[in-house]
Amino acid sequence: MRRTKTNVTIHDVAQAAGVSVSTVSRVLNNKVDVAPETFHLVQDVIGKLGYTSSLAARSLRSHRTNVIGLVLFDIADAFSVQIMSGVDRLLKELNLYDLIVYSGVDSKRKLAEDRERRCVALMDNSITDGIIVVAPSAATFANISPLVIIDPHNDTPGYPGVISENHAGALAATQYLTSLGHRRIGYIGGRPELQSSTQRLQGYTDGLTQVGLPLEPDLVQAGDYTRQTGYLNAQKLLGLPKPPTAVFAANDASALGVMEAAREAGLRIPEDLSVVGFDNIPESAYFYPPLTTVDQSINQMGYLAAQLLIRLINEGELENRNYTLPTRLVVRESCMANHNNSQP
Amino acid sequence: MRRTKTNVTIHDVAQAAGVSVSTVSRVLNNKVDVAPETFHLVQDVIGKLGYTSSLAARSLRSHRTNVIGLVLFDIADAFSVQIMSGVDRLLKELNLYDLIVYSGVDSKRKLAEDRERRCVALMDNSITDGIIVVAPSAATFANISPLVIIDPHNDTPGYPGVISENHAGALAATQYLTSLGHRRIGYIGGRPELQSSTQRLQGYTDGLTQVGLPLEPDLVQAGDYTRQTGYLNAQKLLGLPKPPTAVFAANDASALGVMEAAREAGLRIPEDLSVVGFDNIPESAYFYPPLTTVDQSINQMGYLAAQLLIRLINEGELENRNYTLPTRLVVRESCMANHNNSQP
DNA sequence: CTGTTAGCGCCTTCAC
DNA sequence: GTGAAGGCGCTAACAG
Repeated sequence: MRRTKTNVTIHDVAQAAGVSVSTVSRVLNNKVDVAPETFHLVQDVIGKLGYTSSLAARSLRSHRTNVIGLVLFDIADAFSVQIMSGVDRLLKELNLYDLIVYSGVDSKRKLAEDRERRCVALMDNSITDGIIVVAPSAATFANISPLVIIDPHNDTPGYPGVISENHAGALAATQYLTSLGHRRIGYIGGRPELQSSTQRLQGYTDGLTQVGLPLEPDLVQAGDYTRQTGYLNAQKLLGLPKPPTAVFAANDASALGVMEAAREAGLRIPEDLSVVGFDNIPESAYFYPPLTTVDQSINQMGYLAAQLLIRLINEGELENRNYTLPTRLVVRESCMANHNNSQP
Repeated sequence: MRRTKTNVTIHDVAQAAGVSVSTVSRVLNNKVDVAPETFHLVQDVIGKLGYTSSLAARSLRSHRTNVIGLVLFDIADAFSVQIMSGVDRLLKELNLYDLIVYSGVDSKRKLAEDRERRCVALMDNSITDGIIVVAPSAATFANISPLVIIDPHNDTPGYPGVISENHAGALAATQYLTSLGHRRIGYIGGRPELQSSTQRLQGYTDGLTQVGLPLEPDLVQAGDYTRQTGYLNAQKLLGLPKPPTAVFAANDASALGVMEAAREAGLRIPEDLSVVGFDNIPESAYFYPPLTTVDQSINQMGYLAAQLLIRLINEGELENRNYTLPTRLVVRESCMANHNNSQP
């Protein structure tokens, strides 16, 4: 890159202030043992020259940057956004760390894994004191610095993680639907490699079992937590010879896809089809109709993960277990009692 | 930070492969002039040791990181998300740069400015080859590396920028409302320091003038592009002795706030109040009712800004002007002809 | 084709 | 209280 003006370095500051480089460094780091007048003099010069120390150099030397990294599967996803915002919230409270977000979305599983690993490698032991990875496609990372995972991979045992009461939430949603009299309840899954997805499916299954309903393979569609896939698989569900009267989607984005597919098929929600989501992303309250969903405090997950990470950074040790956050059913207007169906 | 395992460096790789450090470096950077066998040997060792080069060190030395930075006013905002996604899209196409996002949201203007400047300083000339700043509170930055601005500050002449046809869009929206017979049209503004905000207000004013309507100060409320403020100021508008029959909000988030305030006041949309937004964020199609709004291809703004930035990085020069993207009215279901009002 | 040398900007001993 | 010297991990000449 062509670079016309050269950056002002600690050296320039030292020269301009007539002191040594190390003195400037001391001032920068608020060390004691600097004469008050020297301190102010240096600060003045720093201000005048508009000097800011180089993250790269600082990091290289001291291995401490006060920056934490966040790796997301898709930066444009509402879930990710809430996580970010929660992490950001803690960091603002602490007012000590800066946040760098790294995006690695890719439709192809394998590419997403590679990208995630690259992100982690790029930050790890370099510009970042620790990393939070959200809903990773990859099970393991070649990391050295502290790492916390939100919504962990099924096969990731080695890191502290933050996860929701997915089973309880999915169970509650399914119970709600059966209590409304629904007997054919479709399910649209999430990314199968994630614990959240596995647990939600189990909650759905158990909810069915509780009222003596069998698990019908036709009614269970795969998914990947995207609206797109929710839409496509809802079409399959609605095209069944005996379509469901309700659909439980593994997250709100999928649920939105379900609603679209239903509307296109000429079905009214909730009169003709009940829909439940999972996540309670802020938008879900503004869907039409407002979506009944399972709330997991996504923002809080980010907040908690950041807390864990910072403990990990400062104390160097932390139990490698999943920290769990509660979920709760939020009833809005996308479900209705089922009348036009068989009572077995 | 306590660090138990020490990181594997280029040195370790060299030693393990029985070559010199510079040879490893050549392999890393795909230089020519490396014997194929040496090349493979080194690559093997790299793989075996799980080595990845340190961004910090690389950056310090070569001033070239292949990372570009994005500074957002609020990372959790739908507009920001679309920008990110657009930037991300170009970078994926190029498959050469990585993206780092930096968030600096703060409700207080002054703090936001400081934070933005800190973000820029942190990345500038250090871990980043160039920076994109979105809707800055600050007018200027102490930057050295290439910088592009999306939705520039009113007083920012010194950088290339990306902006929409805000005036044309706002004019079209206002004309649409007047063509529906509305004569009392409320307006809720955006962040006043931004060009976008200034231009939209002008479009609104001109739209009124075209049909001989005066600008009524009561009908023009300040704003800041947030739902919250949209909500609050819509309440003021609706509480007027002679409330408006339509509200044009400077962005979709504000428009959502307007809808909430209207609903709370017992007004139906569009029967009792027409609402128009600006942005066409994806969610706006799912609002209830679906929002009529002015589309600016936000995603494309990010894409274009990234293109500009990369040209700037590689060619070192670029005209410091605003690159403009078109806008277009998207009619959905939040507006209706005005009957119950005076025909002057 | 490969090794040696010299820093990038900063922080940290260690002297004074 | 302050300066000098060394090195963090890497790349870019320059020799061979």
